[in-house]
Amino acid sequence: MTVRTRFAPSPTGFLHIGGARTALYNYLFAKGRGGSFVLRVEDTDAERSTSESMDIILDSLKWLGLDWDEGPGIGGEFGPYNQSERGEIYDRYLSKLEEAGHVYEDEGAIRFRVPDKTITVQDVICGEVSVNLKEQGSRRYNTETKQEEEANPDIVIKRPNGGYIFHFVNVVDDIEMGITHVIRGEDHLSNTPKHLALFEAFGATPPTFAHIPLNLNQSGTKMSKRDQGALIHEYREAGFLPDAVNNYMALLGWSAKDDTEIFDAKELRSRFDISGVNNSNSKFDYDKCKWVNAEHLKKLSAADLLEAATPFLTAAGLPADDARMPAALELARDRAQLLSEIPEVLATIFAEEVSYDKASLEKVKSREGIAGAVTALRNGLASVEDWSIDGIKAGIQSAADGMGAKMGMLMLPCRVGVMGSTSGADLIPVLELLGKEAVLKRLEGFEGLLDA
RNA sequence: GACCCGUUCGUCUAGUGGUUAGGACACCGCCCUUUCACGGCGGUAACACGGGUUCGAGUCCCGUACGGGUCGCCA
Repeated sequence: MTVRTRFAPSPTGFLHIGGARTALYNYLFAKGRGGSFVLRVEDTDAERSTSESMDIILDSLKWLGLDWDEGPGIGGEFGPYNQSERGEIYDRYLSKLEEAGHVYEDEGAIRFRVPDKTITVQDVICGEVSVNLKEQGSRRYNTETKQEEEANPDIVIKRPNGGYIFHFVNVVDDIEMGITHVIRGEDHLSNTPKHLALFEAFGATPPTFAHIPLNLNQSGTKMSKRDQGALIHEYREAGFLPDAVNNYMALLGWSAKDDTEIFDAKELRSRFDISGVNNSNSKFDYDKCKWVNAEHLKKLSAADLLEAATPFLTAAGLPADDARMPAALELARDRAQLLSEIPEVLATIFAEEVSYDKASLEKVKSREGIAGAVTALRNGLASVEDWSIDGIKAGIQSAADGMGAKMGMLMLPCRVGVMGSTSGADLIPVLELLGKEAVLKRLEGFEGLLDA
């Protein structure tokens, strides 16, 4: 049987890291087995659903590259994929329940009679979970009075205003869309017996269930919008690569058993296995997420790096299309964990004027004979004919020799003189990139600064 | 409160009765080096607790504690 999974977001907010990971697991599982990944919009609550929210969720999913085979924007043979447009199908399924006497009206709403028996969920991740809905549902906890109250265990599946309820539409659509595997958050584990009762009432074979553990924040509570790393659309702006985010999310609850942690998109698809997902909640770690991103940054081809970095370069006013940019990016990629950190590494290279860091300047100024050293350095570099790594190195070396000093003596003054700071990328490649003329000009300006 | 799920270094995890309990992030130290990074090497650090079962338990069973989830005419 061909695997069919689905991600069924409700358009009432942003795409959250937890939802994104659920989508990812569904995507990876389906794709890894030559199956289909369906996107279904659960917008039966007209009050809370918004198209703005839907746009953000869809954009986030697209950015992550979790392309759906069927769903909004591309259709498919089981559409429509917005539940708000599937009323006729739900009506049809409701009549089936009516005919079989499974439902009754209650103050305008329709309730589904839950069976008075133990229902057992066979979950791929959580194992067997049994519950009796009738017993369980006949008491309700009132969070305000902190008391248990009598309650009607039969679940409402249709509102008095005609709108259908989650449990019902969720099951109907999983049947109608031929979903074979339901991979969702563990917060739905307690709902599953209700769904199983509905599958049985419809005479349908339920899909395989896999309830994945939840992602919590550093404090061990539910991730909220305010927690760093909670919202997918913020990752792009923060300078993450989509594959890195997928990679990190996959690691929250799943691992390849051989200690491999970095996977490209293709490897993730082939190696992910839902049965390898563990069953305890995890805490989100932004530092590790950044580390994973850094690893992906290192593996990017020059062309892909340029493409990924371009929006950040442009935003910082750096010339992304400059012929020297690919080489400059090579100097920056090992120093950045996020794409957003790259511009600051490169800013001084492309700047018209060097802005000198005060502390760096003081440090160099305090050296004895610094002015003479810089002049000697500039002369040494001025005499370089072959402006290459080796040539530049030789130029600095000869200046040092003339002073009876080691080359290292001149490196720091050179760095501060040309780049304005004691820290930064590999200096000699930077000098090469800058070009002889610019380097000499900067050193000259630096000499003036030292004289003052 | 009832029911359900869970508990290995600070964090993510490997581990399916016999291991010096492994890896990764973070942290610390050393090395590399023209600085900072990168990289390399090394270090600190964990089986929640109590009972069983067993020759032997992180691994199996029970209980306790703690954490999470559910208990809507939200999804």
